[in-house]
Amino acid sequence: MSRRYNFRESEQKWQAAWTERGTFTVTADRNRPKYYVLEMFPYPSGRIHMGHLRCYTLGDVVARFKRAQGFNVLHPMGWDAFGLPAENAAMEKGVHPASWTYENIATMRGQLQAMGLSIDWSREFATCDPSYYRHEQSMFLDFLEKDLVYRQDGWVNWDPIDNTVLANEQVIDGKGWRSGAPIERRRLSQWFGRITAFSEDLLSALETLDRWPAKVRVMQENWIGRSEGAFIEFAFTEPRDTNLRVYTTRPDTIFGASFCAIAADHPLAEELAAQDSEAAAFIEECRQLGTSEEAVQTADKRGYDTRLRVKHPFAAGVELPVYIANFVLMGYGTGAIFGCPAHDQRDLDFAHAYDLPVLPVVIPDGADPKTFDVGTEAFTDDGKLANSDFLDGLDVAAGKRAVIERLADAGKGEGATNYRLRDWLVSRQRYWGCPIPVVHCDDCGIVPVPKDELPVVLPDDIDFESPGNPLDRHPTWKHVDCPSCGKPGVRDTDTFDTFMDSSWYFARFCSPDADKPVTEADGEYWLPVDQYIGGIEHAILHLLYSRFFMRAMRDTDHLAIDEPFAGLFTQGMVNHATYRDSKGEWLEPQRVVENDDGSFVRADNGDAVTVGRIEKMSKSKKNTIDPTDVIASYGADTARWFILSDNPPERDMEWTDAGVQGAYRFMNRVSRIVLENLESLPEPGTNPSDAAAEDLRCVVHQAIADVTEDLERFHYNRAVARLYELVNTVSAATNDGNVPGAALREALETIVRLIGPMMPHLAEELWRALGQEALLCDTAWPRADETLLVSDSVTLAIQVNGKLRGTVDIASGADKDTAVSAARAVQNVAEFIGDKDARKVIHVQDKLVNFVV
RNA sequence: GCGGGCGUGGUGAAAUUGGUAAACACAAGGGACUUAAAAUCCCUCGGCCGAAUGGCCUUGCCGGUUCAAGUCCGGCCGCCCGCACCA
Repeated sequence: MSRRYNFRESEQKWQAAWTERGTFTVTADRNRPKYYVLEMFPYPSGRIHMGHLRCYTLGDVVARFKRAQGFNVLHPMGWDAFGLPAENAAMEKGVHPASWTYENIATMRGQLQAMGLSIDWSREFATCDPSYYRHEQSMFLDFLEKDLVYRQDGWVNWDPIDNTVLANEQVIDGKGWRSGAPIERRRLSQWFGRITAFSEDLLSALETLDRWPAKVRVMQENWIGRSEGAFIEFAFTEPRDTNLRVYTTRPDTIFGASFCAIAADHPLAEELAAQDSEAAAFIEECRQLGTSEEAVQTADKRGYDTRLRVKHPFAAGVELPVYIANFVLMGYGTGAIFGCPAHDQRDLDFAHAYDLPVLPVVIPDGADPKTFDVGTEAFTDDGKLANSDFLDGLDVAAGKRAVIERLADAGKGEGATNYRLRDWLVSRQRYWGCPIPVVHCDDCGIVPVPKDELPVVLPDDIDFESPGNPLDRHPTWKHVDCPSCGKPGVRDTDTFDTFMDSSWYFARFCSPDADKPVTEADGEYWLPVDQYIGGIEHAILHLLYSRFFMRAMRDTDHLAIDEPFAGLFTQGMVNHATYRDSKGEWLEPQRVVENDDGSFVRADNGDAVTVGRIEKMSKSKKNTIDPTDVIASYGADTARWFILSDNPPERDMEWTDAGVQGAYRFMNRVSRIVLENLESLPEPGTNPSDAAAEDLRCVVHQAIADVTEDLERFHYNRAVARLYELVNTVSAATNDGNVPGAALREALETIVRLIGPMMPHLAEELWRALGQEALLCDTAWPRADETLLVSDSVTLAIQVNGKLRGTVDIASGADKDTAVSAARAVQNVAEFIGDKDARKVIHVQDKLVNFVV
């Protein structure tokens, strides 16, 4: 007589038990191996969503599994708490960003705790706590001293909706990554992180990150964008202060040069614009064009002839026109190029538009240098150099080397490695962020706030009535005396990009209460993070910034660690079907019902509903399911099990009600199979060895081996399948009866222990029901008995000419002769072979026999 | 354009180094139990042929290597993701 498993009661009970005992509270212990599991911490937007549920479930499986394996597991949680939504809420609802944020944190903390995560909550913090950001300010000052951050005037990305500058990484297809507004170019003085100081290191160290997805490594590699080439100095025909410095990856084509071009934002272009209204108009036109994909693809190559001329570095008497061109970018190389139309498609298009010479200097093998004509398609392959003076006859690679040598000798340039990566713009014109701890003084310039005066705390009394930065118009906050000379100065009223906050939080978790960012002892014990888990959307931004920050911390003597995340797992999104009514309005899934004929209608009025694509859950499409509702109706274990069972965790999954119900049925089934058999079990610890139970025991131990490997390799959907199989097998065995009690106990205990990381509450409940006194959480992971993993017999596949014709069970390890004669004896096989002689017999030990006739 | 990934039943998916394709689950259909429902249990479930042991076909398409190909190679087709006037 068994009661239905009461998940509500059980989940609360065990969560309370773990909290009460401090089960997941950890301290550094040099005598034990550590394992640091971290999921990307959430932004406290209001409520948790399915993406959170998936991410934290995955991380919790890792944490609990590693814990059972004997590791000292650090599994903390915190809040990425600064950011624009808090300010928007302040403007829309009149609540203070701080109270909005902390209220959301309280709500979301409760939701996460209902999931039964094995978190050490004693380490929790929010990045908007002054006790956190004071250390960020302190490290910023350290970086400033080492020239790892700097302030510079220049063209930056301006988001006109969010009223702030953005880093290059936050401009997607010419638009602000959050607001979607077309980005404008503005000339401003801003703070930058000198990430380019580590370009080569960040690139080459990617090779060491062998537990990162290849895709993420490739994305970072492309973003860093290393290229080999040369800088070349072109002297102007009329004397000027500076030469025209260009970057090229094809110095070998220098004799094919027919023009130079500079970007509209190039300092020379700006200088010209001051005297030449036509130039100014063209520059303005270029800026209007924008940088969206569409604009770039459809735009013609256009230029403005500055009437300036430069001298060819090698060909005496050859002069090249200098254009301002719309296809040259200030953000790459030097913002200036030389154009060689024959061997670059853009240069060729430009040459055709402006009637410039096209001189081929790389000739394909077999072509005649005198007659070779590129037509409308630039020739970019390797070939032999021609029409190129001292380069004639060389191939491209040798040509590059020769030109670079000559340039250097003549003082007209040098070989160079160039990176696409730009420095990280870290200041934002926003209130809800970490204040930048410097004072601007007319006499002393930029003066750091003395460390003993940190933190520079945000003022609470702010007004969001008008647009712009509330810190800037605060009546008193920014007015302070210069820490250096004592005269009136002004605080920097910008705050940090919130990616600064998230670039080192993983280190702070190691010593959350220390009076420095992180202590050496804690940092060096726990770091790097052994397994980091999060969405692929941070492949560049957060993951690259954190790698930079770790290096900057190393160079300012905070920690002797380079890479923050030794292992990275990127989980897929949670999708759901979308629905629209007859007017095209989106409908929540709860408002839609399916008819028997498979059509969908509105639940309230029966109107027809169109089923749309299965898409990422989003508020705008109304296809979200609240995890808390699922936990309330079916339990956290059900939600966790479903999210693990559906498909591989790196892939996108579809959330379905049917899937949830399947998981719920399984949870109850496991409960039943244990509780209904309790009476026939001997005491815990009884020796399960019993010849009569050998088959069952083999299955049980094979399951231990398989599930262990699957959990190790993030194959959670397979681990789930293995457990279904095990439960099916044990269930069939108990129905047949005659299972020795000790072996049955072993089987049931194994099921409970293996589901522990995935359905921790149920497992804890059943473990206790099985008469165990310790918590399952404190119980070691089961070990497979090797002797039970090798079975006595195997099923051999028998093929004739490579086609399966039968199978035969024989003793494992049987030799070829035995296997072949057993195979021949199978009737169907014998018929296919007939009276022919096998030309060849392939035997694969314990796998198959193939007769080739 | 460049780079990366993927393509297997009605669906999500399994398939160590090439070695019995479709494990496991969902959905569907049938049955048992029940006054009924829920819950639970049992059976069927890639296609075609066959009463059946079984046979033929089947992993996007075409070709190749091999005793043997979902897996390796070449060429197509389709989808997804990232970057993109990068000199």
